[in-house]
Amino acid sequence: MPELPEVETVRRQLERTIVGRRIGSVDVRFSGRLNVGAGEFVKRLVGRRILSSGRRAKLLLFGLSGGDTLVVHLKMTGKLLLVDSDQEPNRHTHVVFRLSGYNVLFFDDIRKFGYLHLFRTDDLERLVIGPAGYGPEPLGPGFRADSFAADLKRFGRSAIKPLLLSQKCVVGVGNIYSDETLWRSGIRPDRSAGTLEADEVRSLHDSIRKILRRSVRIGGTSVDSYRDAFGRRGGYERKLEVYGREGHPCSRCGELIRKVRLGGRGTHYCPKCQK
DNA sequence: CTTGCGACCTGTTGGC
DNA sequence: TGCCAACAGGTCGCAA
Repeated sequence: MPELPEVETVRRQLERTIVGRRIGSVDVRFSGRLNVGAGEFVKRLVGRRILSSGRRAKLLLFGLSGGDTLVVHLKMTGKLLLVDSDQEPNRHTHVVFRLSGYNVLFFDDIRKFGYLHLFRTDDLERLVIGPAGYGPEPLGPGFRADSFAADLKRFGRSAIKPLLLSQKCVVGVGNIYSDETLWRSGIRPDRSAGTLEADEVRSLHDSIRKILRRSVRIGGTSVDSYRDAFGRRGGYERKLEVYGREGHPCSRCGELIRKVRLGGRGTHYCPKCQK
């Protein structure tokens, strides 16, 4: 569920609330999404201090004293929730972290796609980031219109929307923001990436940066179950132009927004002003 | 190497 | 009202 703006919102909230804290205890209630046994997981975390919070693509990276990094992927329904120490876990709370200073961090995940992985910080690049084959960060200096154009050409036989979702040409864009960025740039989601004109590539590059930056600023999008680290909804759901708006008039041309299935994903677009 | 599709889970919704 | 298929914000592994 969470795409870059939602993951980045959670990261920023935890940056100012849990970084610097010590992990007092860890309660694993469901161990099926850990990469080590529950016993080892607890042993490597208890007593450690949280030194940093980072993000690469949709991965959250918490650097710990002792040389480990906790890698978190929220996938569709995962949540990291900072709650009061008297809050009861629910049936979807898989891990409870008690921190110094009376706060508790819950890892909840209804669908159990999300995971908590522990790696030696020295191994992150070699074992986690590198093998993923990630493209550049959309809000970083490595995302440039000319290299984006070259990357789109390289995978040019794929339709543009599934290619955006693949994280190969740029990371952090998921099902909501792919539909929103393609609408803003007037590009049909099923266009072969290789057929995009130079000005369309520049426009898409610009839309990705502007929409993601704006969404981060207002706390991401809550279409359904997404909540930030304080359990609050995002503000971008009010800005959506096509996602979840099938049957409503396009704000640019008045044509009714259509929903189709593309690459197995629900896809929303304006049949008139997206070419 | 690229592309496409089913699998992984649980919960909700809409149609009959 | 009840049942059941389809769908949900993401990858991942495997086949062609």
